[in-house]
Amino acid sequence: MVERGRDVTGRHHPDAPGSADRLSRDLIVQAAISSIDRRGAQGLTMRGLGQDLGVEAMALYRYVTGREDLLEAVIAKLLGGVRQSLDHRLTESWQGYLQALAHRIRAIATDHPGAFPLIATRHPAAPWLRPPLRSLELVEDFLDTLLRHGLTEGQVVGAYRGFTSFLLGTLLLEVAQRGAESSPIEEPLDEGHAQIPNDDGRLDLSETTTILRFRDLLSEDRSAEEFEVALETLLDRLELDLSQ
Amino acid sequence: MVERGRDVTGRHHPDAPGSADRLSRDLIVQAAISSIDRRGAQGLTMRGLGQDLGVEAMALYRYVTGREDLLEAVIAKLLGGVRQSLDHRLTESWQGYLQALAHRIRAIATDHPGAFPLIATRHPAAPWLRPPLRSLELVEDFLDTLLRHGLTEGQVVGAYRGFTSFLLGTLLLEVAQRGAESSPIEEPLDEGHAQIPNDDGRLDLSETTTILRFRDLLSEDRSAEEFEVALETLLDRLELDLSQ
DNA sequence: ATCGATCTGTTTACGGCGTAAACATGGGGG
DNA sequence: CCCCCATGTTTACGCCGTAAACAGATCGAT
Repeated sequence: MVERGRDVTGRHHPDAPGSADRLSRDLIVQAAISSIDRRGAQGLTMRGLGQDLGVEAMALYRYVTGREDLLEAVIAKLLGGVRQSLDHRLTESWQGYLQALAHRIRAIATDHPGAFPLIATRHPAAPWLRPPLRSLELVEDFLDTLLRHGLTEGQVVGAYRGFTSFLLGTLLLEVAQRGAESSPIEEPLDEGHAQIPNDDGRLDLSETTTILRFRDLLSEDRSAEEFEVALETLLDRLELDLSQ
Repeated sequence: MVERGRDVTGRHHPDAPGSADRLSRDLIVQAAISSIDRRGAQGLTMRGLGQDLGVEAMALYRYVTGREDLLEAVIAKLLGGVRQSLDHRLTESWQGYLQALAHRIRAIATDHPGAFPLIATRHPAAPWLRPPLRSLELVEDFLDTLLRHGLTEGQVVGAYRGFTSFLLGTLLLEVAQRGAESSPIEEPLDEGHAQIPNDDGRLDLSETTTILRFRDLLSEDRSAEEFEVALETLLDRLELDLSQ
């Protein structure tokens, strides 16, 4: 088996102090994110990840209890910086807070389209952890902030439910659409090595004249503007609920 | 290996005319849905499915080109009856049409919580097929119906985007929540056979006082009512867009 | 009735996966 | 100096999807 160090210059000197020559949980998680960005979540493999890091797969198990744990760590890392980046910003109003939070989550989704379905659809650890806000501290901050701005408990949970539902729907569709237009063929990195799905490799549009008419219109990607509009609508609705 | 026929009475006589003794694509898809309902989509295995049907795994490949094709067929079957069940009903208004469609899709989600994430998150075949409306004829019908009721093209695509986003967000969260409350432990049927994810098998709520306060409130499952309210809100918004 | 073709399901096999367990090894504190 | 522990490797097991060769039943044409 060919040597595959993590970089070409990577000697084996015990010195080279800050060098990333040693494995660590954080390094592994980082590499996992990078792998997911390149090959999707399904394409993340313990063996492959080990290879990326110049190490046998089993070495990873010193830092991670298994693939599940790794995926959970990926989610945690992606969501980790969010709260920090929100502190003391436009959070003078709860509207500003929700705006900033929504944009940060959307940034995660667009930066890591392969990872977002993970955040969105993995089994939540508890009923009160609603994707894509799969982080205790994030949810805690969310509830705290809205309470601090004078919303009642009922209004807070209403906002929480509406906000998560909005994020989940729009962002999942956005990353799906981006994926679809970038790779119109069935993604080649399926599990196993199957071939074209069925008798019709290409969709048959001969009977769907209306879809044909709307084809270009539907294929347009106005995700950014739509996100803003939908977010504004949501905030308006919440304000309305609040005032009555 | 013990014989596992598809039913206790299933002999091997060449007669017994109408008996489901023979494999068929539809029978396989049906069994796949049942398996997904019981063990989730990840738990669906060609070998296991064969066993359910009293047959070797490879027998399935006469009717299905592979696992991917089977999953796509599952989606198609679940979405298949929808359009039929909508014809000539409350579709005198486009609002009634959207209401009926939304409820039918929600019924699919609640009847097959393990299958819905499939419908929701599998790579769409085209940018104009937005989950969970992953069916050509359904989308065609959607566009046609709204056009027939006098909406402009722009209004139709706006409604399409808003409607799909709404369904995706609310229903995905609903099935996730149901799954979470029914099995608070990490689902036991992971791939492989890993053990408890990390150092904390149970979430540590010691620092999240607000979440603790909201715990019961957030765990309440008001999905049905919330769905109705959100759907009504969406329709109101669409009507507003229409009138101006 | 016979015979081939065709249709259906089985057997066998391959490569890849996650991961348990035993093993190697090298650097640091007694 | 030596042992021990942390780190990474080897080996192995049981799963998975599926390609390919095979076997047997069924059935139409003769």
